[in-house]
Amino acid sequence: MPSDSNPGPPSAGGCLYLIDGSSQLYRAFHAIRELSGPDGRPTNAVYGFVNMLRKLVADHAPDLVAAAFDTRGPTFRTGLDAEYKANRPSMPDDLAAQVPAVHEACEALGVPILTHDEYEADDVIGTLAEQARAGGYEVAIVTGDKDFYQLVRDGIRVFNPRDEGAWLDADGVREKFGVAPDKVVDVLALMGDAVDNVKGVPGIGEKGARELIEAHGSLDALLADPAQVARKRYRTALEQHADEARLSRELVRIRTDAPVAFDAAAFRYRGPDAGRCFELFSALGFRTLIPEYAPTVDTVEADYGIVRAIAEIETLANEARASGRCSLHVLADDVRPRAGALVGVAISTAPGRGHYVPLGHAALGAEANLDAPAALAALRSMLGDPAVRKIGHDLKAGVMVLAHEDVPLGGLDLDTMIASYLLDATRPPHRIEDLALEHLGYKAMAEDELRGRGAKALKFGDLPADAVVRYCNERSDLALKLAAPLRDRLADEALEPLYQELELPLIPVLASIERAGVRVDTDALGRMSVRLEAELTALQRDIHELAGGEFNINSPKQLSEVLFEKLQLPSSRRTGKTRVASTSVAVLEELALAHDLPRKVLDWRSLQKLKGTYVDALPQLVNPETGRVHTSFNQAVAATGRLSSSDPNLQNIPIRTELGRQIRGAFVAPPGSVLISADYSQIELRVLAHLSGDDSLIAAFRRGDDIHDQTALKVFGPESTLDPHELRRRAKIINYALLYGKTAFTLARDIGVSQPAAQAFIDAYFDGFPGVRGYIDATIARARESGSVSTMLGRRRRVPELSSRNGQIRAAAERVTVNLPIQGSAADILKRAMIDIHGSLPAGARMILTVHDELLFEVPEALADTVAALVRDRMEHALPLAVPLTVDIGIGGSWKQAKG
DNA sequence: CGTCGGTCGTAC
DNA sequence: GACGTACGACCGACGT
Repeated sequence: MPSDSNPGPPSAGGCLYLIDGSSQLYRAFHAIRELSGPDGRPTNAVYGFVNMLRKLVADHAPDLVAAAFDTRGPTFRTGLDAEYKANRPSMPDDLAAQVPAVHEACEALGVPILTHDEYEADDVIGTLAEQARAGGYEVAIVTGDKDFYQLVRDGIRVFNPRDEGAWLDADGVREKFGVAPDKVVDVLALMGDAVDNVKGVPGIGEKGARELIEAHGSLDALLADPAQVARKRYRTALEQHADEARLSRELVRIRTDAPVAFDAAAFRYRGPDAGRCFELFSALGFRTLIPEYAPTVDTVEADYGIVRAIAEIETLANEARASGRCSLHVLADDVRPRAGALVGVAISTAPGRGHYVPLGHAALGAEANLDAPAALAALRSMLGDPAVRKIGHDLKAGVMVLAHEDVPLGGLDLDTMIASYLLDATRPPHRIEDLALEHLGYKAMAEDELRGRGAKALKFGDLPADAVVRYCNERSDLALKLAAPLRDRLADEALEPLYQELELPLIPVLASIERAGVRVDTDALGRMSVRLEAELTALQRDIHELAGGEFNINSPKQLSEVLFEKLQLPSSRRTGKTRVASTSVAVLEELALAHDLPRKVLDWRSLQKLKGTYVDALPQLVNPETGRVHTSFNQAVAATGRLSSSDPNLQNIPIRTELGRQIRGAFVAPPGSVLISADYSQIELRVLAHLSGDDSLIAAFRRGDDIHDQTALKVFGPESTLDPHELRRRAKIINYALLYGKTAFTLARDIGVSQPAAQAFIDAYFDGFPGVRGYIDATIARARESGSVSTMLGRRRRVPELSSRNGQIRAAAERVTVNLPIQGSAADILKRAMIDIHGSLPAGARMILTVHDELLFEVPEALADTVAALVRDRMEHALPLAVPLTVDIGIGGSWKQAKG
């Protein structure tokens, strides 16, 4: 909203917004990072332009609106001066490719577009602005271009969408540009415009031009009597270049007599054409915008109801049995493992239908909760029946909530969340409402819509029942409706085996792990917390003393002030986005050589991190019912096919420092049981050996050589005089550097050698393992060709950025491409092993964690050796590779001991 | 007062 | 600018 100090948007009578389309197009193109649509074409300019338009019409509610665009080719100005715009680089290909879509978007959003073959957009705008003003309209010219200042007068203002509130009337132009609107042309004529190749008067720039016009009134006055100019340089320039000045003035003057006619009816803003927007934005992949324009399907057709009696459940279950399949949505107020809080279950036995079984509502109006034990008993055999195939979105969540009620869910068939993940892993979250929109053109009720967001979110059980019934039935129904198209697409893309044989059977395994949980010794963590608190207090005191005052050590901003301003230590790097002086480990390590404070900050940070993230956090996450920590595994997040863990994340429990290992010591087995840790040894390097087929790498693994020693030999030669341990350490870094596409720059920093030396190591590595070089090149080439890259089991990731013209984006895509088959195939292997082991574990033994290349089991002591042998066998033979897979196994009372 | 982007740090 | 994949704590700017 405009403040008192500016004139604000025109509001009297009708207001006309004339958008300078061409300048806004360029701005959008440069302001938005490279984006690409589903088909790989660039979309950033369209996206930026669309957002600008949407904001404009939303904020200003124009009565009339239009956007003018330049066309290619000569205009009348080229007739005045053949050199006009001659130097201008032609529009970048990536932008030119987007122009048709921008025009289409403009019209779809209800903004008519204007072009003219002989006049530029400026002239079209100028002419229409004058005509509209004469017709009594208030005119706003939407542009970032100062050339338009010349058009400003009563009833015509300039508005720059970049700085909201910047409405310029004549006073505004005077303030901003230094002269009144009617003198703008004269100033521009003097200063010229390098981009458009308007010569102006050489030697006179923006400042000089403004001063001259201010002092002498006008260009004509100056040219009529140049002798009056005091500064000799300007005087002679004016004398010699009077004709250029006059020509420039004609070039920069925006015409108000172009052959166009203002047509109020045609410009009347009637809002967007939702269908056109939906189609266009879907094609462009503008996911955040699509929902707003999605067609809403007539919901009267849906047959959604609430189940009122146990007898109806029997009928429902029989229908499901008869059709051999059903979809379901299990509604719970807390989806965390072991939380319970079942609110209701919706079941769909045919598309368009939904039957909601209410179980845990606080108030249900005229209806009543069904007796939960009786209702669940009635559902039990059907839900557990493997012959009734179950369809749902995030089936694991349903499995978990039902398992808490002691109801098994059998016959898992199609999980629409996982199917969506396999089809395109790079774009979580895989929400059912997004899938409904994409595949069914249906706008579903979102969870946020129903419950509110964040802290204000209400519990399902406390909401009005009819809304919840509708929401839950809809989710169940949508899963059923989505099953067919998703199944088809999985089959089309050859992802069916990966789904059926890996991801689907993994669901119950993950549910089982989550339900099992891990025992945590909260007393031990409590003692650590007290100890750490004391150490932190002492460190904080030292740090504040060294800094000569108190400050928040956790604040990078305050810390950098202390280090680089107060103590005047040299700042070496800045952070990426905000350009703040970096206080990262690398920087502090370096500063630690010169001052005591940085070292103490490092220690403080490390302690603070471990205490805050693990020592103090873990006990709070212990489930009071089980006395254990139950993490959630997400099967549809990581783009490589890995699992992720959250609430708490048990996949980043420290191990490198002694303190970190102590935290692992707090993960314990109950009395009478032990923990068994089973780690794949160098699984990613073995996968690399297999995929690349490199002879020396394969031979080394087959001989059982230490692979890092072998790499050291290849890279540093047999005669290196360095300590063998140091050689191995460096070789290890080099080995892993390869997997992540590390550059010589970072490798040099990590192993403490010069950049050329690091490059020499990389070259030596590829000379020593030529198959690896060939594999990497071939993988990138193939991925560029096909647009995607895959793992051993056919998991695919799209990498359209491999064709980016931006070198940095392309290089990043290449690293992703190299990494995916390695990290992803390792994930495939571990998942395979988990499924195999889960089916064979003896009673009493349970799998309790998975950490990318490690599995953790809790096993009665008597079974330890049996289970260890079983686990080793299944892990080592999960998938056949060209090299052996080896597993390190440890057994102990705690995770720390088992890894020892 | 809550949300969100940025930075940092832990794991494999 | 420079190492792939995650999750999460904390700060501080910003908006309600």
